[in-house]
Amino acid sequence: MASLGELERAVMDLLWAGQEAATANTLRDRLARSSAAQGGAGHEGKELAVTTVLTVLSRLEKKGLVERERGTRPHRYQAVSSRADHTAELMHEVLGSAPDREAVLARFIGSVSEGEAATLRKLLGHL
Amino acid sequence: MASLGELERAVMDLLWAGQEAATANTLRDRLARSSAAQGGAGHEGKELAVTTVLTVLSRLEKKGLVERERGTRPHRYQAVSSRADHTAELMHEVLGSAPDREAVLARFIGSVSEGEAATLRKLLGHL
DNA sequence: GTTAGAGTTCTACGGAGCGTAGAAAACTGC
DNA sequence: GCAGTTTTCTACGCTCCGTAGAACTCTAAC
Repeated sequence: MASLGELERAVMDLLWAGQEAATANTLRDRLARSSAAQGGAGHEGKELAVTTVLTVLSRLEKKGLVERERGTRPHRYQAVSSRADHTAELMHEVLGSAPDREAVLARFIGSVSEGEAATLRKLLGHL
Repeated sequence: MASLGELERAVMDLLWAGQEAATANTLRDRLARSSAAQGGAGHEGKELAVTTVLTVLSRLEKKGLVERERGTRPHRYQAVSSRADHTAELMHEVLGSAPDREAVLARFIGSVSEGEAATLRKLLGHL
């Protein structure tokens, strides 16, 4: 249960970007604006129905990616974990399904930029 | 275009395990045996139709994961890249979609086993 | 306390991906 | 040419995702 659809990802991006919990309405507006900002041909600034956003949020909640405060009346939604955490976890998931973890890591390291290699060295030094 | 279904993954696993190119029939037999080996309740040793295996192989070919020799009459199929390569590429894909790559790497490294951390250090030393 | 409006849940449809395989076509060896 | 093998075509059911109307549930104001 890892992969997200396009809209699901867009919503998560907004939740990850904003530090505060947001309501469905807020998110709908931001979605319209950010898709307009993307501009480009064929992808106009869509105004989604609020129910659409709510459906997506519910699905994300079921997937464990989003938490909602049920107390306040316009429910407020926020990401369960940061994007970095989530992405790192995803990477572990991908890696985890391999019996040859070391070989995978070798290939992975082999195609990392020099700057990131430096970062990794620093991080590994700390252990 | 990254994720695989259950059967697709099973087929890829066989192709990655065997070093030789294999025919659809061979794969069907191996699938039956390996799913039997998995044993367990509710998951008996299924005998798939060959056409099923062929369909899956075609889809994998379209996804660029599998190559087939069309010359020989029972076509022979093999994985385009090793499992390690493929998995590493997947990891890069996951990582690539993040604007905060360094933060992700930090989290990732943070939850790697000590043995693997050592491997990584060694690999990074080489650069 | 009833009601109007905002918010939420239920239900649903269409498209895509995947497991599954029969029917039909193409090929090979005899 | 023909029979058996192999491949392609077509298709169905299922699940996931985008999308949203219909129906229900609150809350605030009267």
